[in-house]
Amino acid sequence: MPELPEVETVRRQLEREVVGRKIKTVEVSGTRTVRRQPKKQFIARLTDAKITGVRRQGKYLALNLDTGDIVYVHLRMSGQLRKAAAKDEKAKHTHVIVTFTQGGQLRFIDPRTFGEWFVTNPETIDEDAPEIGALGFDPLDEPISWRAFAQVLMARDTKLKTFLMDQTVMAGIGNIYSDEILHEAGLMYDRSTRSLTTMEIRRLYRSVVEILHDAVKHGGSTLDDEQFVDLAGKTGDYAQFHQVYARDRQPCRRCRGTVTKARFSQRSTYYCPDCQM
DNA sequence: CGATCTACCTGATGGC
DNA sequence: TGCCATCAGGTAGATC
Repeated sequence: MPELPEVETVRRQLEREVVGRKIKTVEVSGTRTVRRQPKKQFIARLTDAKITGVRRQGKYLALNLDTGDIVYVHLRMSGQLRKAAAKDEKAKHTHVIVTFTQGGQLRFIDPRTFGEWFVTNPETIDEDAPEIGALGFDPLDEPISWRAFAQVLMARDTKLKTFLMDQTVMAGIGNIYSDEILHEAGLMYDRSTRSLTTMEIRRLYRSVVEILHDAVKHGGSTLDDEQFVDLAGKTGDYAQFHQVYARDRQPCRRCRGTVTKARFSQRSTYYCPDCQM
């Protein structure tokens, strides 16, 4: 479900809610959420540790512990983090419950069970989770110059949407925001990276930064299925500003065209055939 | 190196 | 009503 703006929205709230708190107990249900290490080990490394910071790397959340360990959380398609009280009823598909010594809980709800939690540390992370080290730059936290972006782009020979969604190039963009960014930039999803002019590259990068920034400002995108909610269960506002995503057969908000839905790499892709070239 | 497909899951939706 | 197919924000791994 969530892409960079949704994960960043949750990160900012976690910073306020869980930093400085000490973990009293951890409950993990099922075998899917904690799957790259024994559940017992995972629980032991979290128990009694204090959370000292919350970072985001692309779509991953990283909770720093005072033990030197780092807890990584990836929401994948349907994961939700929610703040709760011990007495609150347990929602269906609740797979992790972290209870703090001062009271209060952090819960992980994930119907499709693609989401994942694991604990590692800086010494073993490359072995435990090589995909973290392989992540590309973060367009929100570590924006690069458009010239550096042009270098990165020209080093690849692929289609624009594939390029934007490649987490090893730039981390955090998924299916929704790649479509919105390409529309903002006026570029077709299947254009080759090699075909772009200097002007188009600048425009693409400006759109990446602008769209992600705006989406964060509005608390991310909650679609009609209401799957994305923040720590407090609140929806994000950004979907109302979507120009193309899930707007097929509706008029383009920029030109006289009609938003069209296509299939690209087995994913839905939305674009305006009149203002994207 | 890049493209394409499969698999991992549950749930919502639409057609018949 | 029910049954079946299709689709959903992501990513890793196999194969060509």
